[in-house]
Order: sequence, then C-alpha cells, then structure tokens
Amino acid sequence: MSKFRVRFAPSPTGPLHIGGVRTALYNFLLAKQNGGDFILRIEDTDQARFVDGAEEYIKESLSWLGIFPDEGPEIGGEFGPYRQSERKDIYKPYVDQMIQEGNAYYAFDTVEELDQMRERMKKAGMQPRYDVTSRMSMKNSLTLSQDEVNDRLARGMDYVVRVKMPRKQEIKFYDEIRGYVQVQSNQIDDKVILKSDGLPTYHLANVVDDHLMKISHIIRGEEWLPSAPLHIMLYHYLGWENTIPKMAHLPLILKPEGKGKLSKRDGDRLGFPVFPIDWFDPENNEKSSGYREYGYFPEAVLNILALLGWHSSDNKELFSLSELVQHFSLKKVNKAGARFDAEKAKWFNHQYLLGMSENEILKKWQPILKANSIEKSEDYLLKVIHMIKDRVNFLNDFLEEGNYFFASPVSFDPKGMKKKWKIEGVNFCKEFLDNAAKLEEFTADNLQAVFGAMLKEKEIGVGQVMPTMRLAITGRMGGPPIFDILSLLGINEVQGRFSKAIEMFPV
RNA sequence: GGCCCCUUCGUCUAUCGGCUAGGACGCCAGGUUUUCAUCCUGGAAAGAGGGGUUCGAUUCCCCUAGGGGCUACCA
Repeated sequence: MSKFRVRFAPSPTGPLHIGGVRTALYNFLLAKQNGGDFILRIEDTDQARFVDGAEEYIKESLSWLGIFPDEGPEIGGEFGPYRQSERKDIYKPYVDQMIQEGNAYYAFDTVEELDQMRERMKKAGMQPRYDVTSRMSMKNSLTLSQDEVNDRLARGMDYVVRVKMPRKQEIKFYDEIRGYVQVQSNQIDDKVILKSDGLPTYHLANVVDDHLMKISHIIRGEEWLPSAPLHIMLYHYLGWENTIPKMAHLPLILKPEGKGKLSKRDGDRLGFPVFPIDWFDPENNEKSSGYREYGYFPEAVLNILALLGWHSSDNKELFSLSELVQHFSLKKVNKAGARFDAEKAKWFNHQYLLGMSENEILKKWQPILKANSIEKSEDYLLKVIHMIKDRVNFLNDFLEEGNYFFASPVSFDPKGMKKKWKIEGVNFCKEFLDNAAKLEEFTADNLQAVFGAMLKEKEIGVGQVMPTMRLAITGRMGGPPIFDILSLLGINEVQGRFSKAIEMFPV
C-alpha cells in the first residue's frame, strides 16, 4: 500500500475563496487521518492571469487556519519544485513522448482560424470543437507534411500541442464520492496540453505532477469532473494507467440566494466574507473582506466549512480540527452543492466564543483594544467580557456592544427616551444615586438593595425607573444587569453621566 | 445547444427497504431576566412529479422537471 499523499493545487490568480479553503481542508483532514502527506502545489502556468501577492495570500490564509502543508514552495520536500512555473522543463519530455507515440500532435492554427472553424461547425449544426471531426481540416501535424511541420518548427513559428482523443472509446472511472462516471471519448475535444509559450496547460501539468509527486488521492472541486476523463486518457497515454490516483470531486458551494456558485462578489454584497482573510486587489486596491478581519475565529471557520458538504451521522456539529481529522470521511461527503448560510456561520462563531474562557477572550481582544487606544485594567476588561459575551457573535462586536463601558453614551434610544424619560423616574434615580453615594461599597448587591428598598417605600413599579437609569448611563434599553454596570463604572462616573443626561434632556 | 453531475423542512443535513421522516441554524410561542442577550420548554416547517421493482419505498430502476458544472493556447 503506497503512502497516502494528497495535494491542494490552487492557481495564484487572485484570492483563495472559501470553496478553495474547504478543498484544502478536506485534503488536509484525509492526509492527517491516514498518516499521509499534504502537499501545497502552486499551479501558475497561466502567466496572463498571474496576480501579484496571490501566492502569499494563499499561504497566509492556510496558516491562519492551521492547515500546514508537509511539502510546498519554501517548505520544500523531495518532490520539488512545487511551483509549476519552475517545473517547465519537466513536462517537455512527456509531451514529446506523446507526440512520438501518436497520441498528441502539433497544431499551428491561429486564433482567427480557430474562430472560423467554430463558426463553420456551428453553421453545419455540429458541436464547435477541435476534435476527431474537425482536426483533419486544420493546420496541424496530422494534416501538414512532415517537411512542412519540421520547417515551421525550425522557423520558430508558434504552435501548441494537442492530445489526440480516440474516436470511439468508453472512458470510465470511479469517483470516491459519486461512484462510476462514464463518458464517450468523442465527447471530449483535442485539448491543448502545451501552450505556445512553452508552458503546459492545467491538464498536462496536473497529471504529470500528480504522478511524479506520487499523489494517491485527487480531491478537488466538482468543476473538474468534466475533465477527469481527459486526465484518465493522459494517464493511459503516458503509461501510468496502473497508478492513477483515486479521485473525489467535491460538491460546490453555492450562493446563499439566487443562482450559481458562490462568487467573489457575493460576500460584500450579502454581508458575509467569501475569503479567509482581507484581500486588496493590486489593480485597483479594492478590498474584499475576510473572515479573519470580520472577527471569525479560525476554528469556527474550519468548522463551518467542514459542515458545508459533509455531516456526521451522529448529528454532532461542533468539531475541533483534531476531531475533524478523527471523524471526517469522504464517503459521507454529499453529492449536491451546498448553499452558504451566513446566519449559521455566525452561530458557529458564537459557539466558539462561548466555549472560550474569559481570559482567552481577553487575550484575543487585546489587539483590537490597542488599535482603538483603549486602556483599562485587566480586571475591568474581564468584567466587561463577562457581561456582554452572550450578546455578541464576534470579538469585533465587543466595543460596539459595550461602548458605554468606555465612554459616555453619545446617542440615546429615542423610543426609550420618549417612553421612559419622565420626571418621576428621573427624580427617583437622582435620589437613588444620592443614597448610593453614601454606600461604603459600591457593589451590585448593595445597589440592588438600596434600589429595592426605595421601590418598596415609594410604591413605584420597577419598570418605571429602571429603564430611566439604564438610558442615562448606557443610552440603551437593553443590556446586562444595570447594577453590575453601575458598580463597574463607579459612583463618580455614574453621577457624572446622570447629570449630563439631565442637562441634555431636561424634564 | 451538447456532455457530465445532482435533487429530504427556507438553509445545512440524518436515514445504508419497515418512518409517527431525526438533528442544527433561522422563525414563532411560552418560561427565566428590570430589559436585551444567553439558557430552558414547546411549535410550524421536507422526501420535485410520474411510472415501475417489492409484502412494503425517502431509500433500488426508468422517464420528466428543476438545479449545478463544463464546453479557452484559464485554472
């Protein structure tokens, strides 16, 4: 039994989106589950679409999530290099081999000629394809004389190399998720495998590298399912039919609403990230937001993505990375595409927040506090966390949700003010604060006792005065227990805020 | 258009022929709470349609419909 080896092979044409991250995750999980290797391979054979910084982005995203490759660019490994642009010379012999054996051929057609061919075929009611039905009417080494071909090659004319697909053959392969898939070879065109710039296309590079890198399982998105038969043909042509990796094509992640698969623009349009971390387009410096900056925990993102297309039979939904490694199974991966559910994603993050100790939360919150130049004692901050963690989903929400812990309120709930800012309530609160000031200890319990006694004495309903207090101090109608807030803020601050509120809203 | 893949509550999904179809998010109601949130209890909510096979189909097969992907010298 050969070693379990999988690869994640993104192309650096832009930011990696969460569909890609999920593919990486599934690969990683299987590798770790089977004591195998997880390889990162950069598929940068398309120079035209290459985007600066994309590779760095991919690496940073994966490492933020804790998905560490065993082999890859920089890390190295015995099957390098791991960047296809650096493997250019490796592919050539395989191309030559296929040409020599009659399984591939040179093609000299220009873009215009290709367009014309497609037009012609369309008009004739045929599928517009460079294939068995059309190849003999094109300029290639099958139709040109040997001398002509040699001459063109010698003169350095542009050419591509195409696979020669068999006329009529059934190509069948087993997909670990979908079962057997069958396609007729005449449905596949003579794909370009070597481009005129001398670099291979995805199909060839992929097959050669997977073979050379001893990949045992190809786990990739469903968008590759249609080209899998072509890859199978290539394995046969190269004489590698006995070591074809096992294949699994993952269902796609779909838009939360409407049609189609999740796209780069959906995120900011629908209010949830589609990228792991912030991405700045180098062309226009436009930002696409990421989970990290949005405030998601990496553990939560992993959990969310794992459950998008895979589910445990026992209905367990909260999984740590190591638990995922333990429980994950390709056989339990769904076949149908999954719509992304932003609400559930938030819920997951909240679960991870609640599962953390308050000290842990504080540690993760510190950088945000620092960025906002907020300086409070650890004790103070821990109390704030304790009071509001149930009310927020993200670390980033703490400052907004608990803004009154760091500054006097600047806005006051208008509805609340209209209903609860009345002379009786205000007077009651004023008197309450006078009494509170005499307390030896300004604790929540003491405050509550004083407040309760006053309510009894004056026979006033709690609903008439409590909201008044809350409004003056926090500007809001809801929040943590008011006496806890008062106690934390301290008598001076509370009295200051109350006087200010009266000034702003005389009764 | 052609080819391939897919189809259980609004969403993510469980079920490997016996189902009063289970769970989670969200939603609604009630309880807890001064309030909001958390938490607890309860509720509404699904097998695309039509044929088969079978004692019995959500589960197996076929057709239709719908959804998705691919159809580049992009991956």
